[in-house]
Amino acid sequence: MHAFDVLGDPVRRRILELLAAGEQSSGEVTATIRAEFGISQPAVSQHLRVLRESGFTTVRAEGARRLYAVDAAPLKEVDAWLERFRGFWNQRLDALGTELARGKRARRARDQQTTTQHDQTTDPHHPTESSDD
Amino acid sequence: MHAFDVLGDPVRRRILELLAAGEQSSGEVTATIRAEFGISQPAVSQHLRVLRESGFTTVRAEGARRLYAVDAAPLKEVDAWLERFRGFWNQRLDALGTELARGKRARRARDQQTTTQHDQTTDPHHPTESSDD
DNA sequence: ACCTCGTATAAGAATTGACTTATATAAGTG
DNA sequence: CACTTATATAAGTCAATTCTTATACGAGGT
Repeated sequence: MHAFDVLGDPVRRRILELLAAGEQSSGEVTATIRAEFGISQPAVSQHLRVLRESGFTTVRAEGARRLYAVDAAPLKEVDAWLERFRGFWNQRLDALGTELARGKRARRARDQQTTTQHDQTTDPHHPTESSDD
Repeated sequence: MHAFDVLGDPVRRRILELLAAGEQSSGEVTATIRAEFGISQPAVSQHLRVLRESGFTTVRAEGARRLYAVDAAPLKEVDAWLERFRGFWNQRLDALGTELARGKRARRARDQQTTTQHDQTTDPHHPTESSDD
């Protein structure tokens, strides 16, 4: 299972959030998740399994308890993928001046000739940057 | 659909990678994705719809063409979620945890060969997503 | 040994998601 | 207008995911 698939589930994201605060036993995690999501113990256990098998957590035994902790490796991978997009929001807010003043005029001119389109049920027409005056 | 669910699909991740290089028409994206994943035009169009409706892209019309571009907002959101885990790899681990966690990881890596380091997001091949259990 | 607690697994039902083919609609071209 | 190109939507199928209940199993206590 790919890292992003693992993070696609809200229960698993929440479990990771809980573990981010520090190591916790399966039982402790289960209690919180049950309260918050209303799902069964096996359901939580299955999510813990996914997290464990995909490398998001480490586990150690303490008697009958299983203590889970975050293993950052896959998260790091996710972060690395995001890396290439980081410029998109650092630029928007910061280096906006340069990029904007230069290339946007021409672009906006093209934008404006946008005519009425296909029947777009979900309004895909969302101006990228409308306020550059 | 939550941002992480959107990114859970390898085709959508690939589309975003393509758009990261700059605005592209639906047709251009479709050609590349069809070549790399072997799926139909409607399939790609449906992925574009998901990206559009969940805010990952903007679209503008140029004649009959639809030009897609990355909208970083949801990616930023994802990045913000990751924020709380950043300490796990930027800083030193807990004095207590380091040795232990390292040992566990090594053991687990031997026992089950997990291919967590692979970035299959850019893998230009068929969507055989789950090679892991 | 027996019982209970903590946790995991098994098996199956319900849901969701991603594809397919067929078709619709707007725009461009003769 | 008729035809083609670019893209989107509809409807249905199939597979993967996520639950559920029932059960297994190791660890500790009595």
